[in-house]
Amino acid sequence: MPATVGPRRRADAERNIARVVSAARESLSSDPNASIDDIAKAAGVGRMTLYGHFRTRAELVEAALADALRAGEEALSAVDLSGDAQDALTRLLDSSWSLVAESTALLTAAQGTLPAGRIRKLHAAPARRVEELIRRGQDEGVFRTDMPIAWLVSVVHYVLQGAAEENRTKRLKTAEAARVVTATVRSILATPHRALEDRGSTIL
Amino acid sequence: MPATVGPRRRADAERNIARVVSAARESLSSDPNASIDDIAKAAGVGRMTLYGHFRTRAELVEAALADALRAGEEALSAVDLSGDAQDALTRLLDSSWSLVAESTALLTAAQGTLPAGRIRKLHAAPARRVEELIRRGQDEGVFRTDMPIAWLVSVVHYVLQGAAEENRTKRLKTAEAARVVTATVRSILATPHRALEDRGSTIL
DNA sequence: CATAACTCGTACTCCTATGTACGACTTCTA
DNA sequence: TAGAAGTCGTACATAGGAGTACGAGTTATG
Repeated sequence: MPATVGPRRRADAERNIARVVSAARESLSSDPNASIDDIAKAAGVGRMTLYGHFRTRAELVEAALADALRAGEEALSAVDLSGDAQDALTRLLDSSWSLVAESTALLTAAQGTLPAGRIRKLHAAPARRVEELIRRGQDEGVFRTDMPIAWLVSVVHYVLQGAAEENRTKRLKTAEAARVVTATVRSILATPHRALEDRGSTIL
Repeated sequence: MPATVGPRRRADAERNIARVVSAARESLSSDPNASIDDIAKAAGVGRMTLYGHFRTRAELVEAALADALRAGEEALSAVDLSGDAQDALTRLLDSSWSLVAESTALLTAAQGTLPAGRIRKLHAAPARRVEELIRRGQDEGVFRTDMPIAWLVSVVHYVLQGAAEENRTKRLKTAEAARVVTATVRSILATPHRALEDRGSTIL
């Protein structure tokens, strides 16, 4: 079934909606507090037109977030996740990096206007992708199993967000950020070596 | 020299300021958008009194943040950082955890009202403590040196914040959060094993 | 080309929060 | 206990954004 079932819309309306959504994505991604007016202007559309399609700010923010997520899904679904789990993860991270970096502000906006649960729901699909990969790595013995998998998934997110933030504030160059993210995440997920966790045993 | 040099204040004024600051800390820590009015009420003080001491919202938020940081410094300075760096870090994290968890919302408030640089400046002291510990661990060969130290410091922060968030949203029990934070940070900081980073070489 | 769908400007109302002005009252403190 | 310092209520000025109402004009579409 189609995403929005609604009554058949006229072609120009459809086009304007698309414009608004993408303007919302852009505007909110650079300023999470962008007003509806700002967004309408950025879309080259009257504020009233916008209200014709999105009754409230929340509705608009949600559409923008959903759109960003959809675009992300599209990009990520192209990533080859076969082979060594560590390497697959690295590839996934390399592709995720810029997407996440671009959308941090948008996420902030969503957190400010959408009910908490709603955001999680929208994030479910991308999160599942990471979760499955981690699970596979665990089965293969490459990834650790001593922490809740939900945490492992989340922490990847937080590291990504953090790197994006450091990058935004010029404390980390873009290239450096990408490198650092993968190295950090690798370390987090890797099965810990005995020697590191309890020194004393000389097993390895 | 004393923190605030200003003209000598009357005892009751001093007391009210303290009340307001601590009310601000509490209110902003549970709702980063708490209004000045809310805070005044929480402090059991008239809004006008509050304005007598803090001319703008930003001034108040800054005072609240500074106070939280000061309290944190106090608690953290009691932590024994001698001995094995990994263990010292664990102790530091155990003590930091609740402090950070309590203040995430406050931090959010600050990010919304204070100029970005101001926050970093206030954070300088606690950040330095972590940085020094990491540096020592590096000297001892226990901590990795393949990433910028500024990133290592930041990522510890992000992990802490993340765990706090997971805890707030009931996805991680408090006890679990503390455990998970230390395990995660240990893995991030530990000198990576060759075998993990590039498989193939059989050096170790 | 008729008409339903859509656009969008102007002009409101509402709301919430910040910050100011005034001034009467209370409480320290010397 | 006088007067300086501080409290704090009421009222107001301001500002910005959200959402509504109206209605004239424009455009897609069958």
